[in-house]
Amino acid sequence: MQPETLNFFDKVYQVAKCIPYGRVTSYGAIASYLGASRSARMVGYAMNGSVGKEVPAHRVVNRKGLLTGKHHFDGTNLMQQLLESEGIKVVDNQIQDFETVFWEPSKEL
DNA sequence: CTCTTGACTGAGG
DNA sequence: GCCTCAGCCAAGA
Repeated sequence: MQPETLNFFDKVYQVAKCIPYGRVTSYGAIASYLGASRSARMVGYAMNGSVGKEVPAHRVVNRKGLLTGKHHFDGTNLMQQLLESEGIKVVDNQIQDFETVFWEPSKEL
């Protein structure tokens, strides 16, 4: 990892790209891993440029496991469909068994 | 430099 | 358990 050579956004992309298949994480978890636990909002904001960056933004949700960022995707249920395609159950924008599929970078990365 | 915005989070009612 | 308020921080205008 090249720390200062990468911007905050880039760091977020790096971590997001490392999210394993069938797993999800929260903005706060990523922010905390980057040492910016108070910048969880920035993490989501950074995901705006996730398109074309190999960043599985659909695997990143808020701390409640809620697909808050689904509105930033193409349609309305695209994000949910992607998660379900990975074996993650999603009901009403809410990830089921969130704790089970949760992936903490500081622990597993 | 100042102000606004935002895919968040935690605390309080 | 749900709703509201406030704090936080970085980037863009």
